[in-house]
Amino acid sequence: MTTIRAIRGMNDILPEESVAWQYLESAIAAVLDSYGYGEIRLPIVEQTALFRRSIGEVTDIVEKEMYSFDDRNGESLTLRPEGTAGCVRAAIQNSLLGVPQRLWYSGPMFRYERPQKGRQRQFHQVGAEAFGIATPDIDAELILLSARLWRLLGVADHVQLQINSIGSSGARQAYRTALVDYLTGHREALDEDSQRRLQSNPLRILDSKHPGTREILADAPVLTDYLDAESRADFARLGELLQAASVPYVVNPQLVRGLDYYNKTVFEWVTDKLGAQGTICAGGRYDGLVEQLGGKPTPGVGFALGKERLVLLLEALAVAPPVPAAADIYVVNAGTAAEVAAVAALETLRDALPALRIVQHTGGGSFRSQLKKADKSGARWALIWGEDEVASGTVTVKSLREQGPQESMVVADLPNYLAQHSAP
RNA sequence: GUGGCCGUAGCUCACCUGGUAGAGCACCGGAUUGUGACUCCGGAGGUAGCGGGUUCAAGACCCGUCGGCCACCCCA
Repeated sequence: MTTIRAIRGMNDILPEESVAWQYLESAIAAVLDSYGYGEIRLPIVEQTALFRRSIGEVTDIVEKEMYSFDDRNGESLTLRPEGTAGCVRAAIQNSLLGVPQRLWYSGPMFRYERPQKGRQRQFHQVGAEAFGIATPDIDAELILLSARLWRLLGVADHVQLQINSIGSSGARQAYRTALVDYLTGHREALDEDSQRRLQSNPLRILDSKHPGTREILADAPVLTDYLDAESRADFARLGELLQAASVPYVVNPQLVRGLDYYNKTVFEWVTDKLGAQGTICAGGRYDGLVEQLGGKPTPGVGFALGKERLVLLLEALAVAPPVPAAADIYVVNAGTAAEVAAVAALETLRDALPALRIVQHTGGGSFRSQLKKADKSGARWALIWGEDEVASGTVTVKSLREQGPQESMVVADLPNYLAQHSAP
């Protein structure tokens, strides 16, 4: 019988790993909440058209990475490859955009890619989006809250902020023309992918890693020189605000985005600790997207961060919290009478001390084997019920982490005893 | 989609130039009647990813396939 495995690139997150995930998630939720962002929960499946219209027809995501399928009624659906499109769709549909909105969401995204470190087919993002605010102060806010998150998580010293402005669509058109003109003159020296993108998506040539292409790019026209006055001013303002908040950044004129809906400010948080997939958080402004998806013209800006990559970074820097012991108390109970006595007493104990993690031994076995399990569990105490205890209505408390005699007491005294000794 | 490396017990790995599988850890049991850790003794566990080929003989060599990792690409 062939065993069934998980789909390639779709991974289980095991209990020992979920500790770091929960740590990360609670930090993220706390920071977003503290800046006044409200959580929005969105479907994982949307109409395929939503992504085609927002992400862009000629992007790799839409061309070859989406999990699309026909619903039973023949409608084409897609497992969301990113979160912004669905968030915008929901904001429009639920009439949230009459006033400025600060929203965040979290969950799985799906792209059919070749898995490698920091990249899987089901991956998890947290997104934050702000709608209805056209000024760069909101761009700064999003960056500042992400910077706060890095500090809270203890990774701030190992991430770098890169920012750029890709301008209005008009400015980008003008630049695109200039770039294509220039690169066409050096067509032969470009790598194959870049030659292809000369037609399809020339701006993406800017972040090619191919050495020959990089050489050509060194003398290429610079996007910054083509920016419209407003983009230029907003970008300068963003720089001022970041400086005022003491958030260091580098301007990377070659920073572009893979999704078509971005304009003006774009930014990326990168690290050199994760190998090739070093971007842990990226975003930018998308002032045309709401209108493009059928809403009233509404400016927008947001970012997405990759939870897998953050967890990898926490591990690489050893700042994730340690995996706690499986239990505080492990209950040894030998024999059916002991089991009955223990069950009754433990329910009372759980009522009295709900924070205590109590694992009752199940499945039988000798005292010796049960004690071994108790030790393995990492529990601080073993509670022991055997024939003697049942006969006398007592329980034995044995400390597993420090030397000293074990104590017996009447069952009714147990909650008080443990409450008094629970302090670290 | 392309390339490199790699698939042997639950885990980490060994078995050198082909002769029919081993260690450590983990697991289970025991070392005086009801007491863990340390130690000792014993035990269980693998059709060597799968399929084909070469050979008297393949875990070792060859091909294919599936899977893993890393990189390209892409991107969070």
